[in-house]
Amino acid sequence: MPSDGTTTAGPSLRERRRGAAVEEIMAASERHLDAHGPAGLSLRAVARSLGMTVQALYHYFPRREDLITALITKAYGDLADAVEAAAQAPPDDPAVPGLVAAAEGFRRWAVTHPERFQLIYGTPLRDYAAPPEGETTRSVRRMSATFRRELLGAYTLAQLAACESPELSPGFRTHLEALPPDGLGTLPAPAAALFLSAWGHMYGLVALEVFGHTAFVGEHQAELFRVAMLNLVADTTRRMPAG
Amino acid sequence: MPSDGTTTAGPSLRERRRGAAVEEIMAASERHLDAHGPAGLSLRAVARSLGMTVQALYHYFPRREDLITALITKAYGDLADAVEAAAQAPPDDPAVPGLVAAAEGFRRWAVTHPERFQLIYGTPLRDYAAPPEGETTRSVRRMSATFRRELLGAYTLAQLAACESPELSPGFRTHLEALPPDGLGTLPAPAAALFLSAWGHMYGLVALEVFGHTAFVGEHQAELFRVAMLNLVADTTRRMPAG
DNA sequence: GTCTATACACCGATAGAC
DNA sequence: GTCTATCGGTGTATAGAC
Repeated sequence: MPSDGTTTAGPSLRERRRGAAVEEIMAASERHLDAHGPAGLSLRAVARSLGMTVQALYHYFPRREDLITALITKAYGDLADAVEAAAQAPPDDPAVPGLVAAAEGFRRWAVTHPERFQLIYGTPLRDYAAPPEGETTRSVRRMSATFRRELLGAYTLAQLAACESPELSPGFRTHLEALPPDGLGTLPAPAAALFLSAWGHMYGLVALEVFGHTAFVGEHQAELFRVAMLNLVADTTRRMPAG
Repeated sequence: MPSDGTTTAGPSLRERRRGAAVEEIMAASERHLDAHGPAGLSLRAVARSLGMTVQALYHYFPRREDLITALITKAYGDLADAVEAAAQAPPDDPAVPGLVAAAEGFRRWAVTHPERFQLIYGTPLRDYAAPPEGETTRSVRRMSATFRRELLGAYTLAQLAACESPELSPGFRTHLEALPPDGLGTLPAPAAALFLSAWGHMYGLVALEVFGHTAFVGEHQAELFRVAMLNLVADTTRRMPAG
């Protein structure tokens, strides 16, 4: 223990300098990511844009994978923030359901940061394995919880359990209900399946747009997305029994 | 015109040898693609696995992009074939709608050939621009036509035009109805929007699975997909007025 | 602890000899 | 048509200066 209180009061000077350097590297990396895509993320180029050599950068991120991990973690966090903010913001049109607002927050972040979206929701990086149970997982659950609240929060567990849906196999039911309780575990199985289907629906439309597969829709992508999400909410509502 | 009839009767010996070499290179490239992913597709490694040097390979595919184009074109064709075959095959369960069969053909091809699926439906390759109006476009339209037939083929144009859906803006309506007639152009605007939404729904579930974002579903991915597609068909049916 | 310097193996691509 | 040689790029590793 040092005699002065710096270590208990906060990070030391060296730690602060290091943190500042890490932030600077992250910012430059995101700039490089936005410009050249996930595959083109080059340590050398990032270092060059910061006026340092590769090895200086290697001191903060020993492997390329570590820098990617940091970028992925930040992207997941930013995306969850965007979705939460969109869900909580007062809607410009009160007729727009909360889920549509949250989904549009998701889409807006994706089309605004297409490269970062591709980094986390595009082709998985080949040699990269996400650290288990990290901050990333927490961000995913945070976003998932927002969507779940907006889509299913108005229904009772009894309603959710009785929602109209094809019969699930016993194995599938028990598997779904054995999922971690901070995730989908507390949902009745049919509602969990409905939720996963809705998640795939929303993700699919955004991914198609960001990946350029619906370019022929032109400037009406936002309207197509809103219509689809409105229908999704309506279809989900219709599948719930009266409370 | 040469005096012998070889050019009219078929490809010359040299052309056939060249074609055989191209096919051999393609096969080796697909093996390499399956093993190392789209990003890891290396001309040198392909050449090495064929016992030749890179430059010999460069003679058949002057740029890496040309080889990728060939692989993408083949993947789109194979996928369209798989979807068509699944839609035409006699269903094992007659209660399964044709759209579900076609969608399951799509999913089966994707999970069987995840790397090829990523090649065409994952993060777009950075420096790659698809040749406009090529065989790829034709394969996409072939697959799209199959899905459209299975999802909407049973309804009249009047039904499709009157399907239950939020009002579309006039600009969006005219844009949708001005699309090429061999694609979505002949569909009434609300039905086209519904179809695009359904396409995004199906694609999203498959992409999430192939990209590893629904790994927690475990061995029940196929069941989740089928339930979602059955619900999709039911919801679509419900949006159509009685004929 | 932080930086510079150098090296290795791989990649796509090009030029030119046979 | 296939080869050798070469260029500039990459991620990664080690040695050593301050």
